[in-house]
Amino acid sequence: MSDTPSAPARIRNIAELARLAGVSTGTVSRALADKSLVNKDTRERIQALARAHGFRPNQMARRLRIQETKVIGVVVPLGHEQRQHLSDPFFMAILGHLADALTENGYDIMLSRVIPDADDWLERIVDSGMLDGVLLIGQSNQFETIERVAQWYRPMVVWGSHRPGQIHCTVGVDNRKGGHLAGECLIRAGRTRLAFMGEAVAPELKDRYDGLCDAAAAAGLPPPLKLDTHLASDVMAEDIAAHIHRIGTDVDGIAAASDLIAMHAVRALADRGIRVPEDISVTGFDDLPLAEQTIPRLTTISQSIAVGARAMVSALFERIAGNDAASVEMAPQLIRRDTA
Amino acid sequence: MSDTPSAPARIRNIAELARLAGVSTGTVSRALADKSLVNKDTRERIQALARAHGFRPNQMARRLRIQETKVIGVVVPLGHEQRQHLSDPFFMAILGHLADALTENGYDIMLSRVIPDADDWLERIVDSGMLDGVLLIGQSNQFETIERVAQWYRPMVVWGSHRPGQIHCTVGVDNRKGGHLAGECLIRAGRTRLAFMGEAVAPELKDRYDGLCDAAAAAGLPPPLKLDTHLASDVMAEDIAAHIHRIGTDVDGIAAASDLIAMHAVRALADRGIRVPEDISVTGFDDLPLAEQTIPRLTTISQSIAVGARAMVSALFERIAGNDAASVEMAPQLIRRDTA
DNA sequence: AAGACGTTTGCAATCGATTGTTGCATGTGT
DNA sequence: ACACATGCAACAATCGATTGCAAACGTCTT
Repeated sequence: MSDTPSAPARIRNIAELARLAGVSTGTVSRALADKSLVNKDTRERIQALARAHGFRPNQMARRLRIQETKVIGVVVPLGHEQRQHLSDPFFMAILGHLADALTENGYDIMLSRVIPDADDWLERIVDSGMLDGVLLIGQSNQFETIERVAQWYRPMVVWGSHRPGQIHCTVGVDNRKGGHLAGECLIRAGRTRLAFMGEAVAPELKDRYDGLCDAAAAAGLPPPLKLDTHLASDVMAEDIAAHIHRIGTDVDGIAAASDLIAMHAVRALADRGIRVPEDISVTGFDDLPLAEQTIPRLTTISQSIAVGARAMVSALFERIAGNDAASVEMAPQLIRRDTA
Repeated sequence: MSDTPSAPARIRNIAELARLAGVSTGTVSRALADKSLVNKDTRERIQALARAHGFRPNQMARRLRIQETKVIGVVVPLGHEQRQHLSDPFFMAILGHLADALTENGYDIMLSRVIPDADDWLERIVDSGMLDGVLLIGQSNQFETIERVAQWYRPMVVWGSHRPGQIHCTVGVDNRKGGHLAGECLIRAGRTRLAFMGEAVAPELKDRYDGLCDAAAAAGLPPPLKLDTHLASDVMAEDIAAHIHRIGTDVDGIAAASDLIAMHAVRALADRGIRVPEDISVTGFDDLPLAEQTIPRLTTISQSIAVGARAMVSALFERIAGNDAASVEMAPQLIRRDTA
């Protein structure tokens, strides 16, 4: 009687379990992996023993040996906007879908909110030896860094814009087309004094602005006004309120760079007694689930986030398997609701 | 000339770097850790070499040896609501703040969305050997499981309700009080036919309902109607629309279990031409940043998510350090805006 | 009875780092 | 010139698993 059977001593590693079972560690390892190499009886005996003691092999050690971590890094680079927050609804919506797709495939998720202060931030993540692959949500202003790393690090997929000739694999919508659609929608609504609300540092948003310009040009209108806005939700509200205050009725159509911005804009307009869409038309971008639940419901450009997330994950798996996966550019779609 | 200097061979471990530098692996390890035990010159020489080759030590191996992972698991148990999604704005808001607090302290985040099918889901996470601690967002219907694990696993903090005598450490608001506040607000607005919209399986939400009952009882009103609603955002909208359709004007005050539910309710009421707050009053719960940006702006019960997240993290660090940290119950606050 | 073969199990190397101990040169004091 | 302290780096054990290879055993064939 070596132990109180009612309160079994905690077992810390397979060696202890092996001693308890009177076999070698190798056998325990194989037994717990349910390999047919070990006798069915011993195998089940060891598994029962492990269960009885609540023993589970150390994953860190296993993964070190296996050289495969089953962990994917999901990284949000906040280059141009240090105060932007992970709680941004777009990040979160896409993160939710990524989480679904990854967990379904047996992968865990390591989340990093990175403020790229050191210029090797991405190398540090990619090189940590803890990740089988990396998903970047947004290119921010880190295009060069991403390209540099993509030259030698394959299992990485980025949500964002695809520039001709770029190395890194992106999934995203045709942002320029999206901006164009928004512009057309506003113009069809009879708007002529357009503005873009957002900021054009990240390639994605720049493309949206350019698309809006295309639409304006095609209709013979001057280039839309650019209303720069911080993306951090706390300052965003102030920025937008200030813009609305300043522009008054110089503008009659606002293409917002995101649904969140659009919602804030509608709110700020309401505060000043300006009606949407009667006085001013507003379009969003993203088609977050929320866009349909606001009052008035948001007219917006759909990014089909769920599809995009799946595309990112499957491209990543391709690349992990060693195959090349091309960038995916999805077609944006105008979702006409109440604001434009 | 053994190597092309322009394209240095990739170095995979400290042993290779050691050979390159003509020292032992121990010295390299200490040099990279910047320990004074190795001569300043050699130290800098090795560091320069590492930098030149873009070498970074394997974290998996390091952490295995150190027995400290600097990773915290953030887990959302979806016990009662399999289809609830990570993109739930409340999860995401709190996750954002947790991410801030944890990354500031040098910890990474491992995200798990768990559908507790196997009853040892929490043991599996806690025991993986990959985590220094665990934060649970919500108790779901897993109270017993959490208690069981908390008996032997210390570094765990849970967002949720505190029941007298419970072992696991929670941070949260006094949900019953919150429900009470919501009830009082509705009653002060002259509402007498109250309803609770949500579902009372998770302890947090049950408490909110009980608090609402308290307020009703104190005002001599019958117990509020219970309108069960799925928490998965896709079905939630339908559920709510159905409820609104069914109750018509039998109800004149709705206390929603969350801001998201409240927003959907306001939307569904608007669809049926019922005005908020003229015809029906609605209160939310959480005070998400969005609640202030809706039209009409949401009257809600504040959870001060940011403060709560900080409290969770600091309690967790206490427990990692081996100290006991007591549960925290914050006072909810009524935020009066436009819907009640 | 010897050899061939199949089934189980043990041994020991390995993944890539960290760190206590030991040993070898120096330098210092007398 | 000898004893002793000091600084620096090498050696080897360790973290906790996995896995190729070899050995032990029993069974079957000839």
